[in-house]
Amino acid sequence: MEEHKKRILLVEDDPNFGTVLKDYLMMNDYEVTHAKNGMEGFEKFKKDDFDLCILDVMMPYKDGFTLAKEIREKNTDVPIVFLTAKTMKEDVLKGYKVGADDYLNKPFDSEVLLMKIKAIMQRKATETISDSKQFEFKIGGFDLNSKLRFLKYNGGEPVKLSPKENELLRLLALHENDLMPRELALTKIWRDDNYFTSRSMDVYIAKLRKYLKLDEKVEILNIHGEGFRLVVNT
Amino acid sequence: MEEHKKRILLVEDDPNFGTVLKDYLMMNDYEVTHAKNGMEGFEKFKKDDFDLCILDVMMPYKDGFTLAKEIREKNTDVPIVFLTAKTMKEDVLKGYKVGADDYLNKPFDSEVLLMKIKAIMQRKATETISDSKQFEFKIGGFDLNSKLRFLKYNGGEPVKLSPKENELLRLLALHENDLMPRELALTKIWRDDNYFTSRSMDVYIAKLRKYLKLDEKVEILNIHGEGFRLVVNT
DNA sequence: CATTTTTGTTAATGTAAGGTTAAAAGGTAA
DNA sequence: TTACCTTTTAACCTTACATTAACAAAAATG
Repeated sequence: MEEHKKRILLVEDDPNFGTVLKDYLMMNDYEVTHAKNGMEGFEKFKKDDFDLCILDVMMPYKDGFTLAKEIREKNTDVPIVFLTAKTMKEDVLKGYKVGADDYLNKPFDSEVLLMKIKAIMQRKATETISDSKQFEFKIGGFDLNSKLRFLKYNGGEPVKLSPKENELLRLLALHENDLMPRELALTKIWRDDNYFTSRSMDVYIAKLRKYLKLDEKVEILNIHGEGFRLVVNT
Repeated sequence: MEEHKKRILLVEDDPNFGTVLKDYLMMNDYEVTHAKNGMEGFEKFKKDDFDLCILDVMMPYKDGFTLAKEIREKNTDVPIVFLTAKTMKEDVLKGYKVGADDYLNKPFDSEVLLMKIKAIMQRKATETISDSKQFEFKIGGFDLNSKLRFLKYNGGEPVKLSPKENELLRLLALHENDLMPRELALTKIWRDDNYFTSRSMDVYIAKLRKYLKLDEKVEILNIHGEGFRLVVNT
């Protein structure tokens, strides 16, 4: 049934604890890559695709949060779980801000960890499978390559898109002809839903509309109070 | 900005703690329904749509897990967060088995709770509900798409509907040829039943009638003192 | 049949959301 | 540092929406 074993990136500087945890996870049928610090963790992250990252918060050179931020820049979807020595409110809050999926206090029960991992994987499984892999879109006369961040009209010169322009257009394309809820874009792209991020998004919608003017069949419609709709008229 | 405040069902038997928590959540712009025990909790759950359930584990008559199971039978999607007095491994495992989304140990920091709630809501926001065709209605010669909020007559140009127009027409369509009690619409759509909301509803009925004039087989009839009836004559 | 209650309809009003442009603020690399 | 690119914030304007008021008509009441 499963394509491959789930891959976990474990970044933990304590060699004893790290090894024990790695072995335990491997016994439970996960493929584990163990990095001993934040730098190494990021290197390994870039080299491979992981289904989950488990990051120790307290590490020399580069702490878990900084690493998480770097990871988030590369990948907005991969679940991140933090390990922390004790419940520190600041840590927890900071973690959620960076986009943590869960939190574990050391020492923790290994069975609990497994349950949490399972729960998180399940959650992710339901979040539209194709979602992360898709990066080439046809939008009327346009070709969007969201990996290289460019938009081409009828094979002409590609226009370079900024990261935000790109992600927003990609989300719209993913929901072509359908509603792309405002909230969805804000939480997916901006990781926050407030007045200012919302206005910022409107600014980007305006930019995208300008790009898309080349093809009058393509338009971004607003559904008041709900979100936007990228439609391609035939 | 938001169509409506996020609704939380809080089931907590300790009156002091429950009230404080409710007030705190309400201060943070959530709409909170407080049930004092599992039975009441389930009743209220059935009556309304909630965006999140916060359940105390230890309760007389019906504990949080049992309640969670019942809720899951009705609704597989709504996020559930458990409150428990202390970290008990069995509880945590049991909770995740029942499909908990998160776990909180009492006493907990209220800011942490807020962050968790936010995180959970965000997660849910991304799980595009899209699938079901529950949004499309045929009303005589009309097609109502209540997700994209438009009404089309015989495949012509779609007319945009406002949120209230849309919800009202959808409710009528749901009860096609049958009585749609006034009170029902008011509590479902306006979440309040008084003179003014009632008049407001009449205004919307008038608007809908104007749209529906295109097909003389379709009409909205009033049943004096009772409600309205959307009929499609053959 | 006079009176009250409910409903039909249109218009006016106030507020919130969205469109657009420009300036400010952040960030990064030369 | 400058220069450049991206993102956010601000400002101003337009449109969309919901509510309320006002008055007319219909239905119920007694």
